[in-house]
Amino acid sequence: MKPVVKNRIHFAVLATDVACFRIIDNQLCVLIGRAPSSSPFAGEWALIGGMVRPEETAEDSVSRLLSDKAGIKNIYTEQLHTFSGINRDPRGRVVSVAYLALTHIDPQDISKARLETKWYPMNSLPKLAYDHDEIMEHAIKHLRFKIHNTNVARYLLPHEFTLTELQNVYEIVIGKGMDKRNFRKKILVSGMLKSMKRTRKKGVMRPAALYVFK
Amino acid sequence: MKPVVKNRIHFAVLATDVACFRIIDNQLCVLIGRAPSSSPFAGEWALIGGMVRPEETAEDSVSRLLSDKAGIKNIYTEQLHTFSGINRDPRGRVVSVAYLALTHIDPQDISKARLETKWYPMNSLPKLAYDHDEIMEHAIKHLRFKIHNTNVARYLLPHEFTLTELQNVYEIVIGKGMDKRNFRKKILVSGMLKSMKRTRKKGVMRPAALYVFK
DNA sequence: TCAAAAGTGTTTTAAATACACCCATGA
DNA sequence: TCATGGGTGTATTTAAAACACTTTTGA
Repeated sequence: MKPVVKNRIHFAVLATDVACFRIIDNQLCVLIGRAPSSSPFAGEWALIGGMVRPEETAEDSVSRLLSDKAGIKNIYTEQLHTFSGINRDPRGRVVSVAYLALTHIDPQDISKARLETKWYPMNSLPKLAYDHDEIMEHAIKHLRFKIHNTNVARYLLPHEFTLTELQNVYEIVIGKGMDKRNFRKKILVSGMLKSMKRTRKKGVMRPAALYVFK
Repeated sequence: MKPVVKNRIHFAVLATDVACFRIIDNQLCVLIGRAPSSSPFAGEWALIGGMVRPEETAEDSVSRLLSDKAGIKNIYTEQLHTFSGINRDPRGRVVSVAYLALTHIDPQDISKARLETKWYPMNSLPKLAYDHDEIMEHAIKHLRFKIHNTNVARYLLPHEFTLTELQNVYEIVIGKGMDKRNFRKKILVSGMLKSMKRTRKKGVMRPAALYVFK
């Protein structure tokens, strides 16, 4: 990965790093893996990432890396920011396009993982390798911003869900409670949900109405 | 710029392209230049852009390109999006980090340009080379979004300005008129301005109060 | 009848919008 | 005194926030 200059043109390695979020046990968790032994941060925790291949766009590469390294397929991704600091990677010029990814617990999307990976709760995240702490900063800020103005919460939920489950997602992401009545009013008035006209029972409680995103 | 693969590692050329805006004669204009004769779109209009050098970050490269090619220094820039399409550039793998830049008419920031450049009004922009039309889409959308929620308008104005001049900037960027009383109320209540407690006369009209951004 | 979560309305406050006239200046 | 842009206030509408009790279910 030594610097490459041909005909006075400078070539860089293009990489992607992805902050992949998922809610587990009412906690916002991030997927991290051990940096491979060949890398300068061998064995340390880092975001899932890797080099972009000749036949891939950055977006493609994120999908492949999540699938290969963590067994996650069919995931929502969004580009965040590109980090082009000269000495980000001690091995040479590596420019990384950072992505946000969101998923939910759904067995069909998780197959075998090829890397030691772990879902770490945001609030007990260890120090990460490279400049990945900075990428995480961007990612969480971006996610918190977008959940207010868009329907990205859908990617953190299964297809069908109750309003309470939806509210939980919002609360977990922004990190504080919301008023139930105001929340339901705003969501329903916004028109982004469709009622399934069915309910779901859970234990001994009153059944809850099911919704899907339009 | 042919594809480079060394030790099974794929190297790409990193480039930047910048959508640089400026208001001239009450029109939002974009800086474009002729693509150099060595390029696949020789002679066509394109955004200002070029390769990132080994000792530069993407941000650095944008500043250098604007300075060298168009003589613009000390400019506000902001990263927009990275375009990594495989065949963006017929010569090989060129990944471009797109930037937004904003400036205003201020002689000290404009020196000699090295390239045939032109400020084109947004609404009569010619077809651009590469995927630069797409970059422009991103840029104008982003600018319109940000002017509502931030004080980026400051970069399109000189240090001191009147409220009417500020309102003109908003109107020109978003493309429609605003109510004068409501505009002034919102801006003054937001607290982003400081009154200079001076006025400026222009022609035969009542003098206008001068403000600066805090 | 109890526990546990589901569900439901009104009042208050703040922000955005709509709207029209007088003021200061130099010619 | 006129033309030109500078400057100002109130009423209405809309959106956000605060706030507490009743309903449904299975054990």
